[in-house]
Amino acid sequence: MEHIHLAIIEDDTIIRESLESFLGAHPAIQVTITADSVEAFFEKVDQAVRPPVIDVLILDIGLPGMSGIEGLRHLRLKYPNMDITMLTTFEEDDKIFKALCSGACSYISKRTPMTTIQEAIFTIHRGGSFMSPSIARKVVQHFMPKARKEEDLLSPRQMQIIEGLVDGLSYKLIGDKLSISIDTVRDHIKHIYRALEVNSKAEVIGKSLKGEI
Amino acid sequence: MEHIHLAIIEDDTIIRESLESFLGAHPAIQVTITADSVEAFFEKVDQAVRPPVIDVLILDIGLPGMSGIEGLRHLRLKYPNMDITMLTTFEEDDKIFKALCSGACSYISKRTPMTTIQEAIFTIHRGGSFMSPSIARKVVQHFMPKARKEEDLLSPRQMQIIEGLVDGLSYKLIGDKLSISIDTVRDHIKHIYRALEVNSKAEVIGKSLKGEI
DNA sequence: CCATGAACCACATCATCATGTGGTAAGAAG
DNA sequence: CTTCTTACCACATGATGATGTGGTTCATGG
Repeated sequence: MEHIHLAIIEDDTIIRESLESFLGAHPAIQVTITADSVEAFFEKVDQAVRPPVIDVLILDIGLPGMSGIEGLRHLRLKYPNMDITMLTTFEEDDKIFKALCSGACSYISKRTPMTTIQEAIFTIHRGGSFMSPSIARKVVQHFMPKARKEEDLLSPRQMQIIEGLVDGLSYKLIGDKLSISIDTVRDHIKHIYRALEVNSKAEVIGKSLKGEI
Repeated sequence: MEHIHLAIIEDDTIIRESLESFLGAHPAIQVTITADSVEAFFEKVDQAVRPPVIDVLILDIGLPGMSGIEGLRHLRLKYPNMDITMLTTFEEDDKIFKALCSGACSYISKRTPMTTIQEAIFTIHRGGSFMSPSIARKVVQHFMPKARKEEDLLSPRQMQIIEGLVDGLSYKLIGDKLSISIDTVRDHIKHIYRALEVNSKAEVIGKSLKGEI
């Protein structure tokens, strides 16, 4: 069986060493590098005779110096194929989403038992993704309809007009596309604004792209 | 310990009965209703003397008649507080996202072992969310940067201007907010348009909301 | 049969936007 | 010291957008 090459960046010495000893004890896992900050990680990597192989990286989110989220971008530049999982105490929405948007593939709470973290490493290496349940819940909530009162508020024709707006078309182009006069387009947009209680193209585009229509 | 009231909608009799007998065998789980289609589910519910309590619903995605995704909306109208988990053989991107957008809180592959499904029920009831690893991976990939060529193309100041545009502010309001002249706002926007190769507010808002900036 | 609402069109007016030209000041990089 | 870049500001012009008023046609449902 192939070894999984694991790296750990975590500033808390106790946690870092626990992870290293527990996970490294598994015959299929080899901890190739550990560091207490992103800066220290790059230093070690750059000083190495040949850069260490890394399949999976465990990255703390609250690090001294460069934060985990900030570090994500730099790490991904150097190791584009590495699977990165965040390890965190806090479950703040914005941090979760910033991390995911910056390329983290998993997000594990620090309250997770070691054996589960170990399973997560294997899951990730298999091309999956492990999310702590409470975090997964926050993620799926971002897909859910927020306050979908504007459900069937708009006619099909109005939806077509909105499509045009979202595509960045001018009133004139929308008119051409739907073979109607520019004044009719204006008319529809007036009604759309009333229905959605907005008063600018920007707001309509925003609502549409956020799935609120 | 409180019972978890479970409902199952699944057309495959073998799978439905396996789920019912295995999950129902757990002392903390009570299967209150099962059906082989969304229509049949509503029929049973409506004919009942008093509507059954349901905490968690396992919903197949490929059903005869009304599909699971279609059924989601109706089910959520009748039971807004019920946690719904999809159960599926297929892992097609669009179905996953449609289900999540329609209000599913979890997504379980049919290849998942019964014991794991059982754990998932408890996780979900605790307010968490269970995603099969391969499905979770697809979900996080939707957050990831696609083809982020416009990476650091824009200065911090330009990003602030874009924030204003996305919020639907006029040039004047953006100027007020950042304490600069409206002409300076215009100037920034000119440069932003060149950098992003667009020529309208709408396109900038679109790119920004799609995470392409 | 009439009210209602969707979709269609026109004309008008003021605000905002897109774009150009031209200029100042400060800091970074050569 | 010069060149670039970023950020700042002004003036000008034509295009586009926001909003109002007024009107027609057609289908739907009390």
